[in-house]
Amino acid sequence: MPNSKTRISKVALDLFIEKGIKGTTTREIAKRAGIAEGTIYKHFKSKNDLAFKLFLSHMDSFRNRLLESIDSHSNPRDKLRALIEAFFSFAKKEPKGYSYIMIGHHTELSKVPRERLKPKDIFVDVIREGIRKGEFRSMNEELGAALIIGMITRVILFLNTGLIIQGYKQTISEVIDASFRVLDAR
Amino acid sequence: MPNSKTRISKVALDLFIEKGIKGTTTREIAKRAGIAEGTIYKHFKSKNDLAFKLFLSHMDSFRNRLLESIDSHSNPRDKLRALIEAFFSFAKKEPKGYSYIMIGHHTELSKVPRERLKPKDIFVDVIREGIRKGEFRSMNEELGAALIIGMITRVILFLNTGLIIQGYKQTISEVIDASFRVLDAR
DNA sequence: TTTAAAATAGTGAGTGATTACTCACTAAGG
DNA sequence: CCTTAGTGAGTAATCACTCACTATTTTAAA
Repeated sequence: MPNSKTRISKVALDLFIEKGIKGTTTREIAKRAGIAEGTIYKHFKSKNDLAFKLFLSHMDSFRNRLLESIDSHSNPRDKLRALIEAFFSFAKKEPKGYSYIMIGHHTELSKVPRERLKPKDIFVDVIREGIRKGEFRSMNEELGAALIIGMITRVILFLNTGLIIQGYKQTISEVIDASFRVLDAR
Repeated sequence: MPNSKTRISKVALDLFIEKGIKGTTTREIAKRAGIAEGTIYKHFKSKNDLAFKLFLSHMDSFRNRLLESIDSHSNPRDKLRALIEAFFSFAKKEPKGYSYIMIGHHTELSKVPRERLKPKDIFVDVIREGIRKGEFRSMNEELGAALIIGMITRVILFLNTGLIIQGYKQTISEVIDASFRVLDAR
C-alpha cells in the first residue's frame, strides 16, 4: 500500500513550494498528509532525502516530456519548436512540478549525478544537430541552449507573475519566432 | 561607528549566499563578524529584516548601474547594448551582490514596493522607446524584456557554472547580437 | 569650554519555542 | 513468522530573539 508515500510526496511538494524546503517542518507534512511523523522515515531517509527524491522525480518527468515531444520529428527546426511547446505545456499542466524544479534548481541540481540526462542536454543536442546540418548558425551549443532556455523560463516567470497579460498561445508563438531568429543560419 | 553594521551586512551576504537565508543562523553571523548576537538587533529588527534590507540595497545598486550605463546614449540600440554590457559587468565585478539578487528573487522581490524602480523596468522602457521610434519590431514590451533578460541571466548562470567555456567578451558580444536579432525591426 | 544628561552601541547569558529524527511498540500481509 | 508499514511520545539540539547591564558617543545647558 504505497498510499502514504504518495500522500507524503504530494503534500511535501505543496509545502516546499509554499514555504521552501528549510521552511517546511516534518510535523506539518505529517499533519497535512494525515499520517504520523515517524511514517515519513519509513519511506525517506531524511527530510532532505525527500526533497531531493522529489526534485529528481519531477525533473525526470519534465525531461521525459521533452524527449517525447521531439521523437515524432526529424529536422532540427521542428524539434526545437516541439521542445519549446512542450516546455510551456509542462509549465502550464504541471505548475507545481515546474515550480519545484525552478525553485530547487539552485540547491538540488548540484546533487544530481553528472551522467543523468538533464532537460538542458536535450536542447544542446538539438542545437548541435541543427548546426551540423547547416540549419542553425555556427555557435557554441551550450551558449545556444542558454539563450533559448533563458528566454523560455523568463517568459514563463513573467506570465506566472502577471507581467505579461497577452494570450498564452500568442506568447508561445512569439518565443518560437524569437528562437529561430536567434539560431537560424542567415 | 557604523563598522559593526557594515561587517554584519558583509558577513550576512556571504552566509546567505552560501547556506540560504533560512539556513543561516544569527549566531553564525555574529561569530563571523566578531560581534555579539545582540548587536545584530541594534541595527536590524530581525534576521528577515536584515535579509530584506540587504536585498534592497544590492538591487538598487544594480539598478543604478544599469541607469548610469544608458545615460550617455541616445538611441535605443546603443542603450540596449550598454544595458547588456552593464549587466554582465555587474555580475562579474560584484558576484556576491549579483548572486544574492538572483537567489532572493523568489523570496524577497515580492516584498519590494510596486513603485520602486526595478532593473527589469529599465529594459522595458528602452524597448518601448525602440518600438516607438521604429528601431525595434512591434511587440509587447514586457515580453521583449523577458526575452532579453532571460538570455542574459541564463548565459551568466552557464558561465558561472562552467557550462560555457568560451571567452567572456566573445560571449557578451554574441548575446548582444542575439538580442538585436530578437528585437530589431527588419 | 566643561560637564551632566541622554541617546545610542554593544554585550552575552538566558528563554521558550521549535526542530529533525529515534525508538519501542503495534498491526498486518505474504 | 518475518518483513514491512505505521504510530506518537520522547529527545537533544538548535533557533531567533530578549533583557539587564556596561560602554561610548552625542547633545546641549551652564
